[in-house]
Amino acid sequence: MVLPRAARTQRRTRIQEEKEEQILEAALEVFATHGFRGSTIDQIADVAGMSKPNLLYYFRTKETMHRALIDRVLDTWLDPLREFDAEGNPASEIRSYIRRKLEMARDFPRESRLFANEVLQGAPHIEDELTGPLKALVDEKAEVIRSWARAGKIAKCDPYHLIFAIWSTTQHYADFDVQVKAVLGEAHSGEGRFEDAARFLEQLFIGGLAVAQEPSAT
Amino acid sequence: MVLPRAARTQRRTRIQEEKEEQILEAALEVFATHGFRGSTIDQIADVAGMSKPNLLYYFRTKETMHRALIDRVLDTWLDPLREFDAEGNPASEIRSYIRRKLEMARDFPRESRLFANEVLQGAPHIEDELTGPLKALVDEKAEVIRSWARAGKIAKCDPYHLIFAIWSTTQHYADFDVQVKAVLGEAHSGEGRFEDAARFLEQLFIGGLAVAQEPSAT
DNA sequence: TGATAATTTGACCGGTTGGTAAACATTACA
DNA sequence: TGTAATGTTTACCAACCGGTCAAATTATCA
Repeated sequence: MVLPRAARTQRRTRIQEEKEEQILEAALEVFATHGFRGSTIDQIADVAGMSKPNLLYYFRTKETMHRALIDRVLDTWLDPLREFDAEGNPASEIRSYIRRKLEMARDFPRESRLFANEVLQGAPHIEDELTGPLKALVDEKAEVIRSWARAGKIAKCDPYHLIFAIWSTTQHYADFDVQVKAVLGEAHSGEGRFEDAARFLEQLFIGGLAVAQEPSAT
Repeated sequence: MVLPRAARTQRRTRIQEEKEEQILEAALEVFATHGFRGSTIDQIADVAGMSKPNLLYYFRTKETMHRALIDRVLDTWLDPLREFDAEGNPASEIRSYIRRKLEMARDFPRESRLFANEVLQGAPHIEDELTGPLKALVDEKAEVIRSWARAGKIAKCDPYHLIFAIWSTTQHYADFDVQVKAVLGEAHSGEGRFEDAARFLEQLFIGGLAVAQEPSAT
């Protein structure tokens, strides 16, 4: 009997496990560099090292494949923000959030570009994720930041724009990698790049959020 | 005689002027939202309000059209950085650079997305512009920033990463507009959004670059 | 081992894509 | 006004795209 391909009615096969993994890996590679519309199934199949009909046996449509990829990657992608701890020391929480985001930009640039492509092109496939889980998480953390500001632990500032600033500056190194490389040239573009970026961003955010020196003595 | 279409051997006609304008406007709209590969000539022709063969009479290929668009837009896009003045007051130069970039993100989001799409997908069509004119301009301005730091007018910092940070934070509001809107919700997403962003970024960069308080008195 | 289910493949299909050819329409200008 | 150059359209093409189908192959396990 020809069951609906890769049907979840039965337990998943070892082969299913492996092939779906291969496909999603290839899909990440391709979708991240060409966006959804710019990517072709043939291309993904090629990278995955299998024939197009074979790939379509596991994911019936391009959309299905894209969705599966998004679902798998989104959680990981939000982890750094989730770790943001209300109980911690504000300065060091912000510092390590920047670190984590920068590490993700360095170690998982494809994931970053996957989302960047999506959002840039109007987020036609992930709108629900943005207004749902993402917004909820950001709202929660924004409240934490606001409370720190109220307690005088960091400067008063708009928490949402702070989060946007951390996102944009860190993800820049993944999304705009070729530009960064082109501008820095061979000189600064080696290993030290991320270290330099980390140092600068730390200086920027910690300095920018330091509570203004009050005239009163310490 | 059927000259090579829109040949530049003769002076350009009024009609050529108008139609090419129409086409580039439409091309900007389409390329900015779907990237090069994701855009179709039919779509652009449709937005431009003309038939596909008619469009192809003015630009023989999709590549030609894209290149013409890039050439036209790049100069404008770099203007804010060009205005960056070595003779001015550092803090207010940085402040107004941020302003200008933010205004461009607000007023010309399509131009921003056009480049974002290109760079994100590996800059296959604009590599020369990045390593050429862009790098040259950035190198020049980086030197200015470095000299300010040496003179003790702003904190010592990596000028390249500073420029990247200004680019990314400001362009974020154009490129990731849907995400910003999704997260901010209806509440903060009206007119005031850019004002809030400007205020925050000013605070961040001016604070972050303030020369550290030396133990010596003022 | 054999039967049954799971997987893979090649051939194919209708629609879209970038682009062309040639006829037709319009403009500019002597 | 006539005619040559410019501009526009219809019909078309080959390649590509997302996806199907049925046949062939391979894995599973009683």
